[in-house]
Amino acid sequence: MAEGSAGSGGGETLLFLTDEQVRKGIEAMFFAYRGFTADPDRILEGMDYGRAHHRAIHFIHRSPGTTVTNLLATLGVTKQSLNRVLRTLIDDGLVQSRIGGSDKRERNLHLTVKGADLERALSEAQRARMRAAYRAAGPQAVAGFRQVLEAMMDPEMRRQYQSLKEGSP
Amino acid sequence: MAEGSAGSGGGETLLFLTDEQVRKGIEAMFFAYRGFTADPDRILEGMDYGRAHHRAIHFIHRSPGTTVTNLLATLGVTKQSLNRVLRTLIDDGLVQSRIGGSDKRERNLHLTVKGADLERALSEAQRARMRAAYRAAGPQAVAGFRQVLEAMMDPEMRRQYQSLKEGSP
DNA sequence: CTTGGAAAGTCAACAAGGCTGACATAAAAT
DNA sequence: ATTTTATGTCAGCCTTGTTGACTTTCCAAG
Repeated sequence: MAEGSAGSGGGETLLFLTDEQVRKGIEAMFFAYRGFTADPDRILEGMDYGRAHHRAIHFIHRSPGTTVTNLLATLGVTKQSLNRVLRTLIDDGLVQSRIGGSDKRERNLHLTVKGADLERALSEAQRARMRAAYRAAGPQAVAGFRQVLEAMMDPEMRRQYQSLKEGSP
Repeated sequence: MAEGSAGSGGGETLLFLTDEQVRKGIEAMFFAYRGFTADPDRILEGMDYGRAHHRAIHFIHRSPGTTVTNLLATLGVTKQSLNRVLRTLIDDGLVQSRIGGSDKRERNLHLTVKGADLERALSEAQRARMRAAYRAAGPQAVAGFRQVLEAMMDPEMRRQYQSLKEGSP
């Protein structure tokens, strides 16, 4: 059924589509994602925050002034779930929620100085590992890495990702 | 502080280590991981199982006869957490726990036929997406993808990963 | 201007899946 | 004989996700 299941009839160029190769990619994703989150998790533990707070902070930093609805779409969680996280960040003075300029129902989200400080700490830790991996693998590998990840996303996520791509000025 | 923070003094070959580039890699990981888990999650929902069950099933399939301690190290969770998952899988007849041959304290874990059926369904869904991404990106990109992910792992996870690499015969 | 719908917030309840700590048993190792 | 290892289990806690119901505020279309 699955094509590329062996050296059946495809030609050598399809050997990378073998079930075995694909399985290894799956395991690589699993183990790598653990490393990916490990450093920020370490920083967060002990504070009252968790991975969910990190994600909110990341995307507010990335798209300052974004709305709640926007953030909901990006994070892919429910309003209630996000609200719990956002509530504590606002109450603790890491995030500021300003009434929208054109549409007053909206709330524009920004990091405060304190919030930006935490963002920097988290981001620096995560980027250090990422940069080390990039350096070890080299520019061509990095290009491939990004290509495969992008192809792996759901179409809607891919749009979200690409709209951040050449990002916020 | 961070090197490669701009076109400061590195030379063009280091442009891929820019903070901006690294941030995009971080976001790619985030969005791609969602896609990565989406299909198995869909299959699992409605059954009494979740992502944790999937992971246990995956690695038992991958290393038939593995012990509990072994699986604990691979999954990186506590004994109590794994036990809850394993308990239901054994009770539901998806996993068989056999007393160890040489060391009778150990339990060797195997999938039953029923367990293997579920493994196949989950794996096929996940591999389909992965294979599509591989095909879209091409063999060279896939090689880069694997290189970067491997470099991103914690050393211990990398050993685990590599010991599965050219896998169980 | 009224009314429908969108954006945001909140309460309550629940589930999955992590965690710690404390114990218990069987078997291996010393 | 004693200690250590592998496994299992009870109890309780936390984070972060979910549904469902309901409110307030405000924009926009009729």
